[in-house]
Amino acid sequence: MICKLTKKRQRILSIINGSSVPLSAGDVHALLKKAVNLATIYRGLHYLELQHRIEGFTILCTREGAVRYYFKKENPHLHFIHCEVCHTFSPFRGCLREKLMNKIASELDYSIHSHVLYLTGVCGSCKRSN
Amino acid sequence: MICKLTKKRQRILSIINGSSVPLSAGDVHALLKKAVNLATIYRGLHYLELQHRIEGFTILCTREGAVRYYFKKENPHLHFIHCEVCHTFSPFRGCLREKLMNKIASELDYSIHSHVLYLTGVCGSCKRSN
DNA sequence: GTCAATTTGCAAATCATTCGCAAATTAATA
DNA sequence: TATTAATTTGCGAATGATTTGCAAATTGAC
Repeated sequence: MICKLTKKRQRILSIINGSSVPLSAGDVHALLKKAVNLATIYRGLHYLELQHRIEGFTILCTREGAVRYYFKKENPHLHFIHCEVCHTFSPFRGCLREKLMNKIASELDYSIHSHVLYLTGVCGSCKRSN
Repeated sequence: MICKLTKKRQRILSIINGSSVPLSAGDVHALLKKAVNLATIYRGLHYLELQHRIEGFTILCTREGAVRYYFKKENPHLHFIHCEVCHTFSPFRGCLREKLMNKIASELDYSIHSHVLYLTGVCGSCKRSN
């Protein structure tokens, strides 16, 4: 009975892997045209994150409130900056994992499982159209 | 009519500034012995964050769910690592603001307002008591 | 003190997320 | 390919942190 990466979970994974920006459970639901139940999407995203097939972070934004977003796993690690005006995400390169690892190793007796980093600000076009 | 930093908000600020770890609205409420209404604490924390007197991040943890935590503003900037087993936070030094600024400046046309960074892992004593 | 503006307490509402359970699907086996 | 036990799914209801509406209390300016 090892039937874990089911068809529906594969569809969810494809959606995440096909997106250049982080997606919420509701986003995935909409992109799948509601062919998959929302609760199933939540469970699928949990499963995929637990399997380390996707990554996620929870952000509080003025328009959406507190929502968890998921994005594809890449190497080097992706991070995002969120525009406070138009509420879009842009990826940026430059993962700091190694520096963080060194910091922690020298300062604290922890084993690191994940690091969450995102920025907020105002994107170029919102700056200009202000 | 500029009566913004009221006594209750000052009490909230004192609680945050007096803590070495991030606190949720509920934590502040408990520490104030429920002398201040929970809704007032939520509003106070919003106000203080908007005034850049405190900082915050929203984290999803297996025990508490998605909760927003607030912590004191320091220079250099504080960040935290969260133990997935005992659910405590530990501060660590080594803010990456400057490196991030340089990254963004060279890659994207954004102005950065804030950066959220936290780590998750397992702390030393939980590693050993496993 | 008076007054207009702001803040607070209370209870109800909100909303992303989770959960219970029966039906459907899956994978292993005969 | 039928059987079966385990897992997953859909649906609706529940959860729980956070927000909101409104009347009462507090604030700062005069």
